[in-house]
Amino acid sequence: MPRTTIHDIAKALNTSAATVSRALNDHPSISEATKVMVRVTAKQLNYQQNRMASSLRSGKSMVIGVIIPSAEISFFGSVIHGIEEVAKARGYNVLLFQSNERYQQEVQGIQTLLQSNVDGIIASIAKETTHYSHFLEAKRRNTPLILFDRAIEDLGVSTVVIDDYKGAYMATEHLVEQGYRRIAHIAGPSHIKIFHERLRGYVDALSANKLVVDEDLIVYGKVSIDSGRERMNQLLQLDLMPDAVFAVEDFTALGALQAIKETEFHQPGQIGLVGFANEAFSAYITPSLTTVDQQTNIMGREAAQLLLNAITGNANTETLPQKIVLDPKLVVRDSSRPPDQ
Amino acid sequence: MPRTTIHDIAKALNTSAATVSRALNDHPSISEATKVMVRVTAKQLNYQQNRMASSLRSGKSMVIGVIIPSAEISFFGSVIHGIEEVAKARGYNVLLFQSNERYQQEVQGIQTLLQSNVDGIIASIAKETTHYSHFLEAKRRNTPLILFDRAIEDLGVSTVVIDDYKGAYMATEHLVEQGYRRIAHIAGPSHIKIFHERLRGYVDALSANKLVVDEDLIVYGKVSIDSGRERMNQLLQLDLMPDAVFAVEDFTALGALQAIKETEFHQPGQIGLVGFANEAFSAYITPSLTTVDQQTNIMGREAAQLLLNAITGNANTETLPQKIVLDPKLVVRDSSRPPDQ
DNA sequence: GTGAAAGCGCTAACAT
DNA sequence: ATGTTAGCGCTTTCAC
Repeated sequence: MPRTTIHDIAKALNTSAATVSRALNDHPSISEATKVMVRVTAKQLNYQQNRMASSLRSGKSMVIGVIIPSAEISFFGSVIHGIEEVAKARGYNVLLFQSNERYQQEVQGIQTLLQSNVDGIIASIAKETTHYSHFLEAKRRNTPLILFDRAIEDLGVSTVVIDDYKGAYMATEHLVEQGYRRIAHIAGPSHIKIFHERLRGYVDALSANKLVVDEDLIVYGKVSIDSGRERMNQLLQLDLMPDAVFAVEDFTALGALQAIKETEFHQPGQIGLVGFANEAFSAYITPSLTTVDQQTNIMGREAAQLLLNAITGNANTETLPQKIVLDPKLVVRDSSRPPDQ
Repeated sequence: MPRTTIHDIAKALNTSAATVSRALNDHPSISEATKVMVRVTAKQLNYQQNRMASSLRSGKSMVIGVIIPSAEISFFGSVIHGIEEVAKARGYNVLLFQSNERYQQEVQGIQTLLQSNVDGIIASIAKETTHYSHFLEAKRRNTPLILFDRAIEDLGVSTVVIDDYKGAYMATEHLVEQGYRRIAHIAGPSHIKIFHERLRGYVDALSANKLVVDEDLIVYGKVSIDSGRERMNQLLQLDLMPDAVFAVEDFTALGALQAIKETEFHQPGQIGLVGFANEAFSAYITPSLTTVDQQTNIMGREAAQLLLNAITGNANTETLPQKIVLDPKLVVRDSSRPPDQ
C-alpha cells in the first residue's frame, strides 16, 4: 500500500498539489477555508510529509549533524541532550556521528553528514586529531559549523567552550585557600588546548598565591582512570610529596583517589584532591569529589542556538565567528576538605 | 558555487548520468575501464553524492532512527554506542530522538522518523508510556522496528532484552549465599515489565531458598536516587529491619546506600546491598556496588543487527518477531560482603 | 556495455 | 487565492 501524497489530497479535494503544499506549510496566500479543508483531509488520509522530497526540492533538510567522540562519556551525552532539546523545539532533527576519538572516523563523519545534506554541524574534536582541514570542507559547502569544548579557533568557526583557564585557576586557588601548599597537577596532553589551558590556570593560580611552581609536581597523563592512578603513584614516590592534587579531569582524579586509598595516607585530610568536569560519578564516590562543573547542558543549548542562528540568519550579513565562553562553577565537596593539623 | 553532480561527471567524460551512477554504485554491467575513469573524475571534481536525491528515488535512506528516553543516562549512551558501531559498519547513519520519558514526545519521535524515511527504528519505551499504538504506525508503513530493554511483546515486534527475572534471581540468591536472611526489595513501577520481572525474580529466589517473602520488605519506589533514599529510610523504620536490600536498579541502590550511611549501621557488614544495571558509578562509589550487568554494548549491537537483517532481509519470507534475551552477569563487589558475626 | 527517458514527492516561479 | 509547469539529483526500467 503506497503512502498518501499531496496529490492524493489534491485529488480528493479537487484542487492542485501546489495548493495542498502551500496550505500545509501555512502559506499566507491560501484562504483559511482551504487550509482547514486540506488539514482535515490530510488527517483523514493519514498523510505524512515526505521530508526527503521536501528537502531535495527546498535545499533544506531540517537536520543538524553532531559529531562527538563517544556517546558513552556522560559529558557528551549531556551536551547532546542540550543540543537535541533546542533543535527539536525549532523543528530540527539530530543526526549523530561518533568518531570514537579517531581522526579517520571524524573525517568520514564530516563527509557523511555533508552528503546527507545536513543544514549545519556541531562537533567536538577527537583526541587523535591534530589537523583540521576536513572541517573546512563544511565551510566550502556553506554548511555552518560550530565546535564545542574541544575546539580550535584558527579555523574561523564559532565555538562554545568553558573558560578552562579560569576553572583550573579556581580549582587550584581553592586548594590553596583550604590550606594546602604543595599542590601537584596531573595534566593532559598539551596539544589539546583545553588541557593546556588548565595547566596554565594551575600555574598562574600558584604564582598569584606566592607558591613556587615545582616542575616535579607536574606530571602528564593520558586522561583516564588508569593513567590517573599511575601518575598519582609516581607523585607518591617523590621525596617531597605533594599535599594536594589538581587533576585535569574527573576520571584522572578518580584514578588518583584509588591510588591514594591504597596507601596509608588519608584522603581527604592528608592529601587534598580536585577534579574537573563534574562527571556524574563525582558526587557519589567517597569521599565525594570537589570538581569544576562544565555546564554541559547549557553548552549544548548554546551550540545549537549558535548553529541555528547561523543557519537561519541572513547569509548576507557577514557574521564573524562568535566565541561563547561559559563560566565554570567550582563544586566544593569532601575531597578538598582542609588538611588535618 | 553549486556542488558537483553526476551530470557534471558525465559531461566531463562525454557519457551519460546513468553510466556514472551505475559506475559509482559498482554496477556489474559497467566495464572496469569506465568505472575507473568515473571514479577518478569524481575525485577530481570533488563529487559528493547527494543522499537525499538517492533516497528519494530508491526509497532507501540508509538511516536508522533511534528513540531513547535520554542520552544522559549512561545506559542509553552505551547502547547507542553499540548501535552506531554496527550501523556505521554497514553504511547506515543514526538519527537520534529523545523522548525525555514523555509519551507525547515518543509519539512525535516515531512520526518524525517515519517522515524522514528512516529504513528502520530502534526504540526503548518511555516511563510514561502505557499504550503503544504509535509503534504500530511503523509496522503499517512497513518500517522495521526493534525494541530494546523497555520492551513490550504483544506488539509482535522483535525485541532485545536481558533476562531481568534471572538477573534479579541471581542478585537475590547471591545475598542469601552471603548469609543474609531478611532481604528487602526496593521495587520499581510494576506496569513496566522489566521492573515487574525483577520483583518476580526476587520473590522466587527467596522461596527457592526457603526464606519467607515478607510483604513489609517489599517497597515501591520511583527509580531514582531520592526515591531510593526515601524507601530505604522507610525500611529502616521497621521493627524487624532487613539485613540486606536488593534495589531495582543502581540509582535506587545509591540512594539506599546514602540513607544507610546516615545511620549508625554499617554497609557492608550489617546491611548487604545489591543494585541492577552496572551504571558507571557503581564501580567507583564506596563501598563499590554489587550489581547486575546488562550488557549494554551487546544489547545495542544485537538490536542493530536484528534491525539491519529485517531491513535487508527477504521481505517475502514472513519472519516471525524474534526475541533476543541476553544473559545478565552478576558483578560482585564490596556492598554485598558477608555480614559481620 | 551504455544511453534516453521517466519519475520519486515535493516546492517555487510564473501565471491567471 | 489558486493552478500550471518545471525541476531538485538521483536511480532505473527499457531500449539498443
